[in-house]
Amino acid sequence: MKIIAIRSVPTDSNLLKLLNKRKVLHYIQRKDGHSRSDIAKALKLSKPTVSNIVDELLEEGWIREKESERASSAGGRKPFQIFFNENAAYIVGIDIGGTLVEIAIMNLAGKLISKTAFSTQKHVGNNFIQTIANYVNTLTEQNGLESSQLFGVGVGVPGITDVDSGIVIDAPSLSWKNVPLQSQLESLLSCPVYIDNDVNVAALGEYWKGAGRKNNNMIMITLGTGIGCGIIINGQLYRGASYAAGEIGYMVTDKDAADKKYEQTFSGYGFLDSHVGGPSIAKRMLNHAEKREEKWTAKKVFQMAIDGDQLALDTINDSLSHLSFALINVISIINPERVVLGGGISKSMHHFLPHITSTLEKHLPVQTDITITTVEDVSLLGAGYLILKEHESILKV
Amino acid sequence: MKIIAIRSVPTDSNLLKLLNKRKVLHYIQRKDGHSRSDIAKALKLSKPTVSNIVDELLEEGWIREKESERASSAGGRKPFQIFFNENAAYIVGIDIGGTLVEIAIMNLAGKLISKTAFSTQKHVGNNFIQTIANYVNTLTEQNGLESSQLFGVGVGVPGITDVDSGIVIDAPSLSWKNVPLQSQLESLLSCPVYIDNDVNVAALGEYWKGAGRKNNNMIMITLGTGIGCGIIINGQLYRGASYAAGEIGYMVTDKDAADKKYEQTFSGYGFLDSHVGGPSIAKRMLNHAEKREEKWTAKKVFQMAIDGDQLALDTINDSLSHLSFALINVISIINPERVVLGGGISKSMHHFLPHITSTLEKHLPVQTDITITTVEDVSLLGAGYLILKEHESILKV
DNA sequence: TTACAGTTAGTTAACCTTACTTACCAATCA
DNA sequence: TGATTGGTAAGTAAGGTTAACTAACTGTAA
Repeated sequence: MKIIAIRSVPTDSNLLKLLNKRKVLHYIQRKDGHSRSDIAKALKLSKPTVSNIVDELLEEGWIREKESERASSAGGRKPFQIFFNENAAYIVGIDIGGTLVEIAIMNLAGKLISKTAFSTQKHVGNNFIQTIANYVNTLTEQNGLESSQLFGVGVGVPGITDVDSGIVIDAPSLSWKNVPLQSQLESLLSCPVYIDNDVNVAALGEYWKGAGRKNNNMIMITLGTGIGCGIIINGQLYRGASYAAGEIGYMVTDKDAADKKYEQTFSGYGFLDSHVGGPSIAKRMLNHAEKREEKWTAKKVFQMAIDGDQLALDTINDSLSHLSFALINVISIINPERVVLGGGISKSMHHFLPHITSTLEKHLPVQTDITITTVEDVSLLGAGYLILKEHESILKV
Repeated sequence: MKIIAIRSVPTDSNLLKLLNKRKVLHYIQRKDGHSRSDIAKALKLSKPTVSNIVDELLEEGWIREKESERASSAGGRKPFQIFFNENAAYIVGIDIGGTLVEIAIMNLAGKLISKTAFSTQKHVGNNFIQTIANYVNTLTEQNGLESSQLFGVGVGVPGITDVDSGIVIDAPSLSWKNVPLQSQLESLLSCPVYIDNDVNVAALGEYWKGAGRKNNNMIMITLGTGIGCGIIINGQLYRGASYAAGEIGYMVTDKDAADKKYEQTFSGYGFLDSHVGGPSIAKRMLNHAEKREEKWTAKKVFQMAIDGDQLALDTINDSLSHLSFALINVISIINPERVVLGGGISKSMHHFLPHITSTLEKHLPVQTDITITTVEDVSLLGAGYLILKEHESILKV
């Protein structure tokens, strides 16, 4: 009779190993092509320990090794160079937007492999989550990947999400209330799923691949229908006590206006939303009698302002003035190294950025870099990065 | 000949031990009077491991044990109850204020043992740091303590401090620029010294002993000459990229006023400072011709407003309106569980608090507790807590 | 060309620390 | 006396360390 050993509960004794293993793997990700010896020296681990861990990582496929061409000029054995295997697994990033659901597959280094999309409004309320899962599966197959090669799926959702339970608390544009998106997708896709607010996901993307790459304290402000703000503090997303951190749409930059005129009851829409949001810009143009007939968009107003139309310019300036003071307020509280502006309106903003920064300089003594996002697919990348940030694995960052 | 064993470099193998030891000690701090067995069960450690750690902690004096009176009603051996030794060491908290330097000795549980103070202006610029050290030494002796019993010294400084290097970058009220306070005090007192901004220290005090006790995401706003804000995120002080987080004196709550009238160049004084700071309240009363002759203080204006003076009431209301919108802005960004108001003016504020919270409710959908500090010596306690938070020791929280 | 010293990379062997499991003793209740 | 609970002792496993070793290469001098 064969006695099968019951593996003892993996308690803390494994912790040290995992920590060291993670440390080694992260070092390899950062410094490609170094030897076991280099790693031991840099991480202050003994050579046998590193060798042992490296062997395991090789076995598991996370890394590759290659004999070096040349030894050191001082003599000695040729080292084996060790490289991170960026294609050891693949990540799916999903960005649920108001108009499009975008889905992408990327490798572990965040290199986009393939992308697809479908119309949100056409499918919402009609097996929506199942549709997402189908698109993910199709995309996986089309790229010749097994579902076992998927490391995880990250989703950005336009609404308030309880990240810990994986439930979308409220997403008006999808008519979702308390939808257990994470668990539903997990059972359909049989791989780990993590979800977060779209703004947070965009901030992560910018932190991973964008201007905020090296800024452990950075902020991403998204300008669109409303205004939102993703906060990265000490290299981690900060979500607040009730997942409402960065809801700067509720900010007030004009006491008198807020005291007297503003009597809005909430529907996820605050004072600042109604002063710098895209629709508010369009609406204010409409209110001027002489332009009443036209169908305005924020983009059009921006373009007219750049072209010299005084009314458009006044409108934009007023709106950007509110934005500038909002930035002052955010920066004075958070003191980030960098603020990245993103979202639909941001592309129209380059022309006005100097004006904004000069207002900041007038009111703030601290130096902060303000830039406009340049990253393509920042939300998709950020959604993917969610997996590396949140999923408990050797790759966790 | 006695051979003294050179202890091998404490590498990672000790890490796990330290972690477990810390875990056990924290458990004992939280749950006084439990047995070794209880601890093992609660922390999911084996009984021998806990016994081993407890023995070491007893040896080192951090804990005490006492044989229990009675065993469990189900029978069994009487347990040894284990208690945290709150007097295993003592902490010194120092609050350098504009008028007074306060110094206190407290035990490890934050119970104040003794307190002293001296005039800031009388000693500043004249062996100031040496004077502080002298007062600390005198206080220690007067309480029959050896300097070896001092676990550490925490200092709250009214200015911008580089917490990591221990240098006070700029403290206008002390005329300090780039003063290496930490290293100087350390060499005078020969025990670990940690320094931080006065507002951060107050926030820590409130987090340790005040209303924010159980709020891992809380904010303390201090109202005085200026307005400041200490931020605790995930149970840790957040200081920002350049130690300027929470400098909400620079916030702008009135776009038009800031655009048109406000042309202040900085001297550590921003828009909000000049609208809710104590001196600004006094100054605005002065500007009204009919009251020009009086010598105003913010406290006096508050009292007159409560007593029904219309002019005072208008002044206070305007100022508190700015404060309310500042609170809205802070909360919308940080989404804390609780905001604690402190500082000189806060005591006069109870009467107006309902008005503030009603403004918040009007503009914010999230629920946040707003309270006024009730803790005596909150800054001294916070300064002491700095040691437990920052100093690398078994007690580190 | 060959021998060999010097250097570096990586492995093997012996040992230390720490925590776990199992087994046991101690003390108490009913 | 049996059941139950608190605590200790002995043995084992896991993971890390040092020291010594093998492997492989560079450069120089006979």
